[in-house]
Amino acid sequence: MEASVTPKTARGEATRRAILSAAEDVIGMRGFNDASITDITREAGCAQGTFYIYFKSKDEVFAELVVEMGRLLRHALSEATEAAPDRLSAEKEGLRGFLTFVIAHPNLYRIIQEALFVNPDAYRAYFQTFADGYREALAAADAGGEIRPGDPDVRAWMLMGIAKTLGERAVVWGDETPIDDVVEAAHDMIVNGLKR
Amino acid sequence: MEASVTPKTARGEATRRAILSAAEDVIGMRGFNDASITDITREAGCAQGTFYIYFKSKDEVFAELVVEMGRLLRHALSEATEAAPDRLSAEKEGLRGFLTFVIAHPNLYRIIQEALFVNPDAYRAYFQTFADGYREALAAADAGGEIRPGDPDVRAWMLMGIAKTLGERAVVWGDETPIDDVVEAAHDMIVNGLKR
Amino acid sequence: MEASVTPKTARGEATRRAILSAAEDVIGMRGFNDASITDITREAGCAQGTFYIYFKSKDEVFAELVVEMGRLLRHALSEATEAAPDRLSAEKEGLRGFLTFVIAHPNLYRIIQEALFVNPDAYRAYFQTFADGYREALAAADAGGEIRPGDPDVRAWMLMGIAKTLGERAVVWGDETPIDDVVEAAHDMIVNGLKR
Amino acid sequence: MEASVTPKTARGEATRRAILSAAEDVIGMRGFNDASITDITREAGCAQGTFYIYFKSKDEVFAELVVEMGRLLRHALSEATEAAPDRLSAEKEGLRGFLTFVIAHPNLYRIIQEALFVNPDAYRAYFQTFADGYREALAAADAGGEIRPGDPDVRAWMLMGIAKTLGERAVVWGDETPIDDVVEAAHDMIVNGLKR
DNA sequence: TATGAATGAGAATTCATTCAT
DNA sequence: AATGAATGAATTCTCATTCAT
Repeated sequence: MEASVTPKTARGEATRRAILSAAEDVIGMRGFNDASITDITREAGCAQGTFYIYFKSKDEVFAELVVEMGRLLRHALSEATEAAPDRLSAEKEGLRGFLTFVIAHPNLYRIIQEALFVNPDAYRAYFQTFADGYREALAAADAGGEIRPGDPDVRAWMLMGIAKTLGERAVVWGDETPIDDVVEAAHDMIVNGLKR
Repeated sequence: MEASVTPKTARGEATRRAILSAAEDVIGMRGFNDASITDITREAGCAQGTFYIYFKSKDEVFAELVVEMGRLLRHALSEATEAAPDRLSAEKEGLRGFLTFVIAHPNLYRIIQEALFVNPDAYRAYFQTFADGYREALAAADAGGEIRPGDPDVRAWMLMGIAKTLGERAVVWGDETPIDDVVEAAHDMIVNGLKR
Repeated sequence: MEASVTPKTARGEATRRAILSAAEDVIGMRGFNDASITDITREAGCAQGTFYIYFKSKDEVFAELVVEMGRLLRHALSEATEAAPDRLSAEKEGLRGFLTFVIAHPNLYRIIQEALFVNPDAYRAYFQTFADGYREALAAADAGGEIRPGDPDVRAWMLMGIAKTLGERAVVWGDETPIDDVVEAAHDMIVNGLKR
Repeated sequence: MEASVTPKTARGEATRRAILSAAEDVIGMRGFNDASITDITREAGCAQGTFYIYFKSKDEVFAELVVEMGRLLRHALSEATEAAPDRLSAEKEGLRGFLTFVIAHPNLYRIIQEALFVNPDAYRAYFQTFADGYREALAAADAGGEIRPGDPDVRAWMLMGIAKTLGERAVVWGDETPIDDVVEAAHDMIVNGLKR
């Protein structure tokens, strides 16, 4: 009734990690509903019951996956943009970092998208965090005279939409245009759209 | 396995339509997996078995819904843009038309998004059609010197991403900024991003 | 609630016959359970509801089929054996007649066999009739000194078993040995087994 | 679609056996179509879902039943005939063994017969095995001058037909003539039919 | 006489979750 | 910590049968 334990040994730690990683693979590929606990534990190399030692439910792993992906992505993005001298180049490097990350973790896109149906709250939390950060950055750039004045919230969503869709183009459509070319082409429109 | 009949009477026609419409509502609200056939037929006011007279399976209604939504949206968009004198204003009116449509059919966004998991082929067909149309329009505008030169395919996906995400902001996030304000703000970035 | 009508017009008569014949084909091929009323009426070229004008239920057609096949087979057998001068040649011609009939009506074998599961009473009635006739004929031949003395009931079942199985060998196994060769080979054993 | 596991513990082993045995009883009595999984698991004393741990489908248990019955029967027959000095007495003891077995396992007859409709391949495999063995034995006896020359395949089917039908007479018709009397009466005809 | 739409009980199957070992 | 057997509710789909037209 109240499982979900924090591992106390290295072995337990490893098992938990194996299950989480298997869940990412299996749910990412088959989708939440078609991914059974059996599929996940088979992939993780343990018995069905073991799953419930570390996770309360199927929904719980999913939620944890969403949170973890958010963490990983935020990390990737801040690394990608930390050296950027201004907002517009941060925009460029952020897009490059995002596409690189998404292509390296193709299951990300699917899991995040599916969260809208499986766990709307997690979905909202995930995007809200990005939207907020984006909006603040744009508002600051606006205030600092770096970019044309304009509604920072609408712009934040537009830029997220651009990134998301270009990521999907690569991951779902299998488009193989080199990342740098896509970034170049996209940034041309973005920079002109935003610069003073 | 072999049902799915074309209604031969007005009564049958009406029943089929009632089921399709109920499916749109119920699947749109609860999501594909949580929408049971019982839910759908209860909403449609008929018995469970009746569903299978007109649809081979739950997947089949879903696919039909995706196709129908594509049809409706294409119609709405061509109406919205037909009077536009040039590409950039077509862009503006298209965005306005899209947001108007999506807000009027909030289930659209969910059903289309969920198609990625439920019926990837239908999802691909749906977006491919829009992407192709978009790309051609942008390529023509480029060739005609209406806009800055640039990769029409990347731009097509960017513009679709912008529209999709702004639609989601309204439908999923319940943002109530008036459409015209959103369009104005978004179009500022788009027009500057694309104009010569 | 109480359908099953005797046709009053030539048209009705024809429809009823079409359904019965379609039922023979469809049930014979797919088996009783996999043969749906829809299959039968589609084959008969009428609407589902029409079935219930002439037959009370699916079981009823089946029963009628069994009875009719018994009638046809009895007719075929008595024609085949009427010219036989004695029991042993009646045995031979009866076997030939049986195999000929079964090969011409391959659905017979299946329907009769399936009757054991679908309608055991009809199955019993069918075989009882043949068993009784056979037993009487053998008892008479025994009494008349035509054959070796012996239990006529056991012999009746043995001879029915021989015929049934050779019929199955042709119909189910698709064995194509000419009927006359089979009859010759079988009769050698039968005649020696029974003659004084 | 992907279950069907080999038990890994004694408990699992016992459960699997209980289900298989319940399936034999229930299917044998009610027939394949009228025997529901619920009936089977109720009889086996476990939950519905447990069935699918050990068997992929209702068809799968049925097939396994057919195979197992073949194994049991072959075993019973070879035990019954192993001491027989020649073909004709093997014939006699084989028939006695068969009737004894069938009366002890009355569900055998029904399940095997129903296989023609439920799983024709299993049915064919079952009879083919017996027919082949029979034919070889008769051919050898013929070659060794033990019996009258004659087509061994036709004879094999005749003898199978005799046994099958006499078995049916006991099991389906409830005939209670003592086995030995039936064997005596039948063997009289068989031995005269086959001896030189 | 014929149609075909509608019904709803019933069946097989799946799967997240629990629990004894 | 791990196992894997067991559960049973839930779901999709089928089909004989009824009924209004």
